[in-house]
Amino acid sequence: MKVTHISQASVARLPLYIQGLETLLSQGIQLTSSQRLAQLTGIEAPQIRRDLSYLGAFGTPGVGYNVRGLHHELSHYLGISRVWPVALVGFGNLGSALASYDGLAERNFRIAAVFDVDPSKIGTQVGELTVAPASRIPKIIEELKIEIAILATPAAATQQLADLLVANGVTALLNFAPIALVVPSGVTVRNIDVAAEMQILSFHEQRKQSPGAQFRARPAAQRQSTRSATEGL
Amino acid sequence: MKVTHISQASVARLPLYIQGLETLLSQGIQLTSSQRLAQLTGIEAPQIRRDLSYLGAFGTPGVGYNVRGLHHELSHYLGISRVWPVALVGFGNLGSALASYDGLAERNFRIAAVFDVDPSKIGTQVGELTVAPASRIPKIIEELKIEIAILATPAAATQQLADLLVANGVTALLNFAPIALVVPSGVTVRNIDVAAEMQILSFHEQRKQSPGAQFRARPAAQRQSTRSATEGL
DNA sequence: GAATGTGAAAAGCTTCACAGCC
DNA sequence: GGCTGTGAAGCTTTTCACATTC
Repeated sequence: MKVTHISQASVARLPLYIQGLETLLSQGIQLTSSQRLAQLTGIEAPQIRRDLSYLGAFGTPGVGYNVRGLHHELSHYLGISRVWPVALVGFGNLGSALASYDGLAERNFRIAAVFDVDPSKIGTQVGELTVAPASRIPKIIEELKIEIAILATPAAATQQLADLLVANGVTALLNFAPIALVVPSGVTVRNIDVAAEMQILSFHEQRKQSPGAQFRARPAAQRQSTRSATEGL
Repeated sequence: MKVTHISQASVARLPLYIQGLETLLSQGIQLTSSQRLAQLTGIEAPQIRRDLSYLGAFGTPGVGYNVRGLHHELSHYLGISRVWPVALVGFGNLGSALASYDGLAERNFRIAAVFDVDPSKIGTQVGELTVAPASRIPKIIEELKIEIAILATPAAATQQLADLLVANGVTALLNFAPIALVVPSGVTVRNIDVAAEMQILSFHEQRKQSPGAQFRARPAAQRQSTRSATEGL
């Protein structure tokens, strides 16, 4: 195995493979192939083999991949074999939806503290937690050793809250506000912007309607884009 | 101007420029530069100039870009100068948060119908709308000529609902479920997967902690990745 | 025969550097 | 002097094709 380091784009696909492998696990399937994973994830088989080869050789030529083993490797590689305490900042509509989203807990992300600036929300019970005022961020973040925070706050308040979080030790942010956060190097930011995604859809819709446009049809029946991811933004 | 067609990556950045231009508009600023937009969006200035050059030449060398003019051009290009009726499918925690998210209406996306399969949610009032059963998707989608739908449904139900939507004329989907939708070519899908984004963050956190890793520090104080949304998912 | 892992080629995307224009 | 728009270079990512392994 040549030592090449993994690309950003590959890292962004690994969670999809985890997802696919769990589907297979739930069906009691023990052995799989890049071809089968391709069906489950919408990513091309050679791409999958390339991505997985960055982590080392986990498949058996002529046979395939051990589902449980690969799942274990990927979980480890992504850092989700351990539990991460997460701060949720902003308990509006989106924040409260995230607080009750099982998908996070299933991946070992535990919401360990919830903050808001709105006095009317402070004190609200969230499962076993209570919404705390932003003024308590320094103390709680430090006590719980929280490194990852989710920002589900109004755009105007978000940079300031990010600064406060980062000043107290947070080094990874998932930002839902439609603004570009400025953070020191060493802090990782991922953005989720629902309105931006909708605009990308509307761009494509418009192209479908006006026939003179310089855009071609998409590849085939499968997943497109994201990178959520994303990409990009 | 040479006729080159715009890249997917560029399209995904255009909503950021819209956002930045609106910030400038709200400050009454009429003229700007790629440098200033770079500060506001976290994207490098040459990248911005390149992206904008795909739509044609809208700046004035030596002077910059007219804020209102560029905003208008971008809105038009992205198809958001018109109102898009949108179907929201799934009225759980996430769905209801989306229903009351102003960011969509501000970008001319109007939630025109809300559906759910859960009988306990059907009939719920959502502003001026009522949550309708999935069985009414065919009729309502057709009547309202809806092309864009948001899927905020449990993973297990999502593919089936996507099929129903697509069969009735929907050609763009924003999918929040952590599964890879299979759709006919001609249908555009963008995925937002919160848990996947968190896994990407945890990957980076882990790299920061183990010093032997093959990953370097990020560029500088700015936006990274996403692309959210990107991207990818 | 079947499927992985990977060089090598191709495509896509970003950055640089600067000519040209205001 | 300042800033855009863009060739050209450089880098990243994807795709192909096949040697290798089981």
